[in-house]
Amino acid sequence: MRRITLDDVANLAGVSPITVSRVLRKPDAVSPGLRLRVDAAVKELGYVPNIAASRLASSRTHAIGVIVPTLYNVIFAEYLFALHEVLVAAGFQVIVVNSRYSEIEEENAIKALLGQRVEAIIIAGTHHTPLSRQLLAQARLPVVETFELSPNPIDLNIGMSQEHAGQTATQHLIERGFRRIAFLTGNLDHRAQSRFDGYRLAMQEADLPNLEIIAERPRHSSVALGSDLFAMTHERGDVPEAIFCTDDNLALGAMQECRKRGIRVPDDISIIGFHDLEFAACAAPSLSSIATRRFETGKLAAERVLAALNSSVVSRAEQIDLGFALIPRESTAI
Amino acid sequence: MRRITLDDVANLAGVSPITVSRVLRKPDAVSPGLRLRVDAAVKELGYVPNIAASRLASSRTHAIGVIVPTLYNVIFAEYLFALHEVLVAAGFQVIVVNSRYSEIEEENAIKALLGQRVEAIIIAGTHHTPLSRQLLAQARLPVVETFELSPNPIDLNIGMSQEHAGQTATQHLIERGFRRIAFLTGNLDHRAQSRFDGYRLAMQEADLPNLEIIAERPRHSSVALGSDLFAMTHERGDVPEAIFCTDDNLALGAMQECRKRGIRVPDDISIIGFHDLEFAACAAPSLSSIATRRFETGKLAAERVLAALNSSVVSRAEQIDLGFALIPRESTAI
DNA sequence: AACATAGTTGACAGCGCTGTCAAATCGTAT
DNA sequence: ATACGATTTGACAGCGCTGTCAACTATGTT
Repeated sequence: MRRITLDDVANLAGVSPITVSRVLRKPDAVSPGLRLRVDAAVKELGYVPNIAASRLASSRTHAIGVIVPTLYNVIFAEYLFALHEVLVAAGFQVIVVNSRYSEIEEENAIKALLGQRVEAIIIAGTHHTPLSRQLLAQARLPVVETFELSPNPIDLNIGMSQEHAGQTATQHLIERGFRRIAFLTGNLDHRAQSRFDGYRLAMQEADLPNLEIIAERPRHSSVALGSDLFAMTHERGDVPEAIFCTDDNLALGAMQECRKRGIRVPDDISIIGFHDLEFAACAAPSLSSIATRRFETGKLAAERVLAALNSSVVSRAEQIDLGFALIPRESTAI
Repeated sequence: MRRITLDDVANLAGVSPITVSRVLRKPDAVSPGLRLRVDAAVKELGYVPNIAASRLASSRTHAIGVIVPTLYNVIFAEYLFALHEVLVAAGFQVIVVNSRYSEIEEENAIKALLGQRVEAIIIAGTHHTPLSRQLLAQARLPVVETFELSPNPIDLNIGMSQEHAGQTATQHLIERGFRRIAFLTGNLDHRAQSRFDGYRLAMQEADLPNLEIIAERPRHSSVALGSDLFAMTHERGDVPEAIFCTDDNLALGAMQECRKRGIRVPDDISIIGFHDLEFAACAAPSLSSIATRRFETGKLAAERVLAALNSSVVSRAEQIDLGFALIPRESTAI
């Protein structure tokens, strides 16, 4: 049982294959009479065009590659949501690949996407293997690096200074008068590392000692992990005066563990998170955080890609800082 | 500037194109000498094979289509994560399309995936347009419907009874002795509707009146929406004795709004959620919920698809009930 | 030395569609 | 009735790869 092809439809409708192709792609170029006959034949046979053949023949794929480090994180879900909304509406297919926080897997992902002849690549992060950079640069297609600011962008770069954000969160705690301030994280991917750098910079400037609460083996951020890490710290007996969590989930977990252990937030300990996830505002106490712009990042990246694909002008190496915002709430109130 | 093709590599390496193809796909079938020459040429030219051409020529796409109603929900993020883990490891590409809770968009998504000649389709939900069903049934490829149990599965069906789960949650509240029990949701997609049906069934059996807290216009579940809906209810002055929220996010929002308004959980009001998201266990008070198996659903669906693709035997219409579990916690303790 | 066998390599055609340009058709003005 | 341009339709080749099978080479056997 063969698959139905354009020729089958053409035979049934009594027209040439190219006419069928046109009815499907630019119906206005075909007379109403033929169009109706072709449409009927398409429906009767249940014909679905073979996209691989179309891509091969036309050399346009209408596909955009997106690389994220993980799918297991709301941050990237929001970002992907925004990307999809814009790109799918514009008639593009979004091909999502995850690199699982590995630069080697990222390199493979890039190769796979180039093999698909995607028309643009949107990639979270700015740290890549040399070969990855080379492939992206040579590919002669729009590339957008997101979430961070790169010292040397490949093409377009839309993000924010993770380091500055980390520094700002820490300074907020320092200004509140705390001295024993801990940095809490489950892993140190590049963005967490940059926030950590910001933390250390702020602490150094204030002449304060670093306090680190870092999971022994890398684990992805979660409420449960926040609970665990705080519990461990408490049991070791060295509870700090304030904690900067690299993620709101961790912060929520830490707060809940505090309540369990009779430690009051913010009276006994202050906690600030990161990303301003939607529960932060309505947690009790409400959670201070650094608001980041995941949705806007995705939306803007998608829009810029569309603009680049629609204009023949090759615009290079622009950098857009979407910034962040400190949102002080009850969890760090004095 | 032309793209590099197989022929270019073949010329540089001084072999035939087919040999290059073999080096890339089954290196063992080529002598080491040639293999090295070809590898060198590939590297020198930065050759990346054109997947569209490969798919067209071989009629294997190594692509699996996945349809979810939304990307903006952890539930589906977890499910997609599991699908990816299994399928990518097996050498397949996962093509994700979202239907935005619309059966028409789902139909288009199916057409798009069939056009890509995916080798299987994994689709969340069991309600489809007649044409969707027809396309899926005629496509002669493995189809998995997930998350719900279908009265007439197209092919494989992996899910749980949403209605029974809704009934169980409601009965849990009834057994606690409550009479004024509300059902709270932001929208009524098919799964929420089924839970609602289960709620009404339980209430009817206990001869209790329905109480509905449903957003005026459909909104996706979120902590903020839970707060809003509860606040509205409280301001109208008809706060129930217990609430079954169709989602843990809504439940968390409702709980937090209670705290703000000085209503104690579970003393003044009991709340149960759905899905047992990871914060449920460590919320304060901890949140009762119905645990669902998103990860297992994705994993099993992927494994079954792989099994079906590897065996020539056409196994039809199996149904797997992954069940659910009532997790009573503090938020509904007496 | 002649032959069979396994292991390598290559020639060829074709997967299903679309870009290009030529041919046919139509309506309109002369 | 004729000529003209505009519109509609079709023929052809080719996109880049792989399945198939034939041809060749190296190895071992009698």
